[in-house]
Amino acid sequence: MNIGDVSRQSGVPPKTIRYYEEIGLIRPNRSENGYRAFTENHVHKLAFLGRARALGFTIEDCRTLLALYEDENRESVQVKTVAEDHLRQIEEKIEKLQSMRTTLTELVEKCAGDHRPDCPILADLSPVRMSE
Amino acid sequence: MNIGDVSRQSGVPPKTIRYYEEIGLIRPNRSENGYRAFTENHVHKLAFLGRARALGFTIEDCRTLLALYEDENRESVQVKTVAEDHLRQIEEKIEKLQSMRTTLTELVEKCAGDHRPDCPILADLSPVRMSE
DNA sequence: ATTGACCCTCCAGTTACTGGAAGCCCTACA
DNA sequence: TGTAGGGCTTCCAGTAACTGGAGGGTCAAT
Repeated sequence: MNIGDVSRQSGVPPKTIRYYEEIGLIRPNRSENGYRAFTENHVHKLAFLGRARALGFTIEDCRTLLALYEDENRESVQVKTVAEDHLRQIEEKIEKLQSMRTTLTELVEKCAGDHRPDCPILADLSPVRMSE
Repeated sequence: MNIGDVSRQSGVPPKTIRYYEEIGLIRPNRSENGYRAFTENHVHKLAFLGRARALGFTIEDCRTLLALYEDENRESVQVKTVAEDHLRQIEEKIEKLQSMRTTLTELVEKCAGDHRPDCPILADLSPVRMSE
């Protein structure tokens, strides 16, 4: 199978597939013409990667997960640990963003948003009290 | 003022200050010995930048906000627009992350996390049904 | 023979810094 | 006066995960 087919079947862009090969996530063979030659298994792996990436796992997490996926002797606790760590990081990000949202929402509400220069948003960002 | 003092007063690391100069956010003079020479105004600007960055504004947003901050003839609607756009992006990120969290939480709960290889997390990531 | 859709490699750019090497400058202290 | 310590300088490289584009082969059909 050529890269275009694999891309369509897995949903992963050709450029990304080449990149994944470059960093050793997948290892397709080559045809005589130099084209990458993929198998069904590659399609599965790429779909796996696509899904893992969509859940926000880093490439390094993906590498680990893929190895566990292929390891008959894995222990599910290994997978769970990776997922839990990632979940914790996501929760941290959410909290950070929510706190930004709170502040920004307040500021946006306070700002008249008209032709006048006075602006509570700038006033808040500025360490120097503006119109006080 | 040298970069160390400015860093302490503004809370922005020296490396970052140099970077901000490189990309034209601030333009300190130079002393005879080649050291950067900062003023109080630079400290204000850097604190402004630090705060804006903490609220998640991109560097380009910061450039715009800083220009507005210094523009006596600004209209607050210009600032508000930047903030609203940014707020929208934050909300999009939050939603994406929350959806990831939902999925991940479910998967983590379903996974036994023991020494056995069966794992709902991998099963979910995999396009091939595993133990069915 | 040529067109168009593939495929290839390699290079550069993205975001916002951060770390490190090599090397001046300045002050204090023995 | 020599030196030790910080602090300052520049420049280079690396981070994460791709993405775009140039320049150029390959393949199938017309």
